[in-house]
Amino acid sequence: MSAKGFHTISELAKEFDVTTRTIRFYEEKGLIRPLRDGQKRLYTPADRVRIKLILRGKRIGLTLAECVEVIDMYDPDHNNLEQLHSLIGKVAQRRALLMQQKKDIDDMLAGLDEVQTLCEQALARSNGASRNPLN
Amino acid sequence: MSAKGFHTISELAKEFDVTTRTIRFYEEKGLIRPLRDGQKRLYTPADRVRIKLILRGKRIGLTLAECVEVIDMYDPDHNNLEQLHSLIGKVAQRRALLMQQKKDIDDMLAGLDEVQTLCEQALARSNGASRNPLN
DNA sequence: CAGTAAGTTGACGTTAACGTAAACGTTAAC
DNA sequence: GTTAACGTTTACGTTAACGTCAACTTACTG
Repeated sequence: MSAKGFHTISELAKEFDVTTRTIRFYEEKGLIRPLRDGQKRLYTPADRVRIKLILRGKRIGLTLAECVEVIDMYDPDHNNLEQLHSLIGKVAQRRALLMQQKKDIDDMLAGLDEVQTLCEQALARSNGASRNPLN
Repeated sequence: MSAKGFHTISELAKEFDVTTRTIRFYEEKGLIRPLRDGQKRLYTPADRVRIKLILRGKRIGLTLAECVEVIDMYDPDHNNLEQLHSLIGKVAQRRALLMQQKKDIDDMLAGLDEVQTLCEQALARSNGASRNPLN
């Protein structure tokens, strides 16, 4: 980490295993707003966290727009009471989506268990056939 | 369901809330192979299940290619022992990915909990302020 | 038999999320 | 002083997953 707690773009790219192009692209889309030292971008720890959250969202299939939605929920910007109920509603919706995704994942994991069992049985049979002295 | 256990394309489109274009697209890409009655497509229950699996995969952010990968694991086509170990390996990899996704989801759910709590506290304060006789 | 509802095959359009390449500045090392 | 290593902007290319016509056939229905 460069002095004074800032990160360079390539540091973050390496840490998160993305290209610098990707990080600049997120900025183009307004997902992050790094400081500047002349031309060069300086990333604060907060920027770093935002990138982390973006990538986490992407891993479960969120679009960048959806990532922003979620990240914005953390943001103390929606603090006008008018939109506070709205935010609670969005949280509830997002929670429902996530629960559905968890169920989908659990279903797939169960499927994988079956597949693995079948594989192992098939292997056991073929091993047994070749090693079994009765053959 | 049309007689003899077949489904029409629009039945399935309605059931899964996708367009018929989507279903034909999946066929174009080789994800399903419905029978034909002349021109018209007839979908077996097995086709239906495949579509269901595709959409489940998509909900957790899999690409169509990845959906196929997963579905193919169920398929008793990889039964040659040569590829059986390979399949077991793939199952393990996919399992790892799914576990990571579950963790990501749990993290986000925890985040949502925080956000919701903050919202509710903010609401409670503002409600309290307007109802509190001490004001 | 005209209308309409559901099906078909092209074929081109669109959006998201970057990749890739060109052309250039700046700093540190040898 | 020049050669890397790292950074910058601008801009066009690409892939996936459909959307959106258009132009047509088939099947019932009043």
